[in-house]
Amino acid sequence: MKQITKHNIRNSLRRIFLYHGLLVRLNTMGVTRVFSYTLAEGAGVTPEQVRKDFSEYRIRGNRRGGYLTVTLLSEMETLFNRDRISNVILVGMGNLGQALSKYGQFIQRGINIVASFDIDPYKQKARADSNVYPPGRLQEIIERFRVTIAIITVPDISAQEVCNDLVNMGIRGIVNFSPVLLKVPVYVVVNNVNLSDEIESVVMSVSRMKEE
Amino acid sequence: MKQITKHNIRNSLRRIFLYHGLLVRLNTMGVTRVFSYTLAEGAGVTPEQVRKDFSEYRIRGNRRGGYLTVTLLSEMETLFNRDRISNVILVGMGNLGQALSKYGQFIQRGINIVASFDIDPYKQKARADSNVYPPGRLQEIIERFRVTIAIITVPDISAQEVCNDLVNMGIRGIVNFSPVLLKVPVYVVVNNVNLSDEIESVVMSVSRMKEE
DNA sequence: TATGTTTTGTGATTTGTTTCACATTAACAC
DNA sequence: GTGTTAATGTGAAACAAATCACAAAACATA
Repeated sequence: MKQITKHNIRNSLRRIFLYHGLLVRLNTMGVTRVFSYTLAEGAGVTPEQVRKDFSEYRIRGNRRGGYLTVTLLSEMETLFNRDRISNVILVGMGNLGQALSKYGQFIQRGINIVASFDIDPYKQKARADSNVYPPGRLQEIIERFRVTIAIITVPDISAQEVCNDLVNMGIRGIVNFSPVLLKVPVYVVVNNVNLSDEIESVVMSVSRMKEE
Repeated sequence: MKQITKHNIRNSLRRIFLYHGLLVRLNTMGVTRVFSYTLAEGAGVTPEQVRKDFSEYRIRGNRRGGYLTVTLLSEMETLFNRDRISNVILVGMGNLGQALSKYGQFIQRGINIVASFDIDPYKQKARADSNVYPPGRLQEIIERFRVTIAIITVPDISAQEVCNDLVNMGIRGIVNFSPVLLKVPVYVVVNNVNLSDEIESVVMSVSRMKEE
């Protein structure tokens, strides 16, 4: 098989999401100004790390005065392209797919699932109100909504095939919940999320701890 | 607030889960022997990385002969404590909780959700067959099944509180799907999984790529 | 306007992780 | 047996990430 490099997601960016989450909460609590150590404390990192992360993305504060909550939020949100919300599609309406399509957190975070797809005609009919389409309409909807991001929640056997199709139809970012590591061209970003692994790694760490 | 250090999960261990997944598939395909580059190719890493990871966990192969699939699988599975399956509990039966409780991949991987909990009495009744209990019965069930691992899928506001309770009741490993970073004592392992972040980071990487 | 204090911003250093390079070993051919 | 080849296993080197340490800036106060 031809080696296709996966485009990975920067570490510091991951943490900036974390800071953003904290910041949203602080903001609703009426906090107007934060310091690197405020965020560090909440995120479980050092204040230097917070500042380095900001520095890397050209986010700057006020020496002595810290950061204004609203400014910081809007700078992050610009960074996240959150001024306009992100339209994504979801492929595979099994248990996980259905749960994600109803997951309230997403829209609060500017992630809008414009349509879901499944080969099962029953799932298409059963939820006619909830935008579940057959895969045949993928191309049309991707173009209509100018979607570039897809969430894959299909079974492992079909995941790579679905992925290839999506890439051919113009998808440039994929969040993959199926338990296979997808191969994509370099110009496509993939984030492989394996839920079993997430749980197993905790199981393992705990049993190792007991041994020691 | 007192700083409580989070016990993190080793990087190499994460990759070993990946290799394991590949290996299971190769094994069912009838492959009896693998090499470091076989796994490396499938996991998107270098062969040296694979060998280093194995080396770290005292998994050794046969020079020139590579690794026997079944031996490697059983070595990994011993490592994962997979000889006996892991009993876990799930707290919070919202959309995501329900999906996870029905997620077929888990049992295949030796993860057994012995009971689910929710404060909503409707959810307890509605699925009387499916082991949904009120939180009042947590202590009892944790002790009865000797559970040490919990999956948290409650709303963000109650997450830290639920977490504290669980730790007091003897839980030593937590997989947290609520969008807060849980603080736990050093002897507890936490894996914070934020689904919005997983998607957002892809959204962001894609929009950065377009700019360049 | 000068002085002290607080907090940022970032080069320098340390720590951690991945890759390189090659000695070591096992399998096989002859 | 003996030589050749194909793999592992691992110190050393290169690279990446996190922390340290301190200069620069902003503010308060006199």
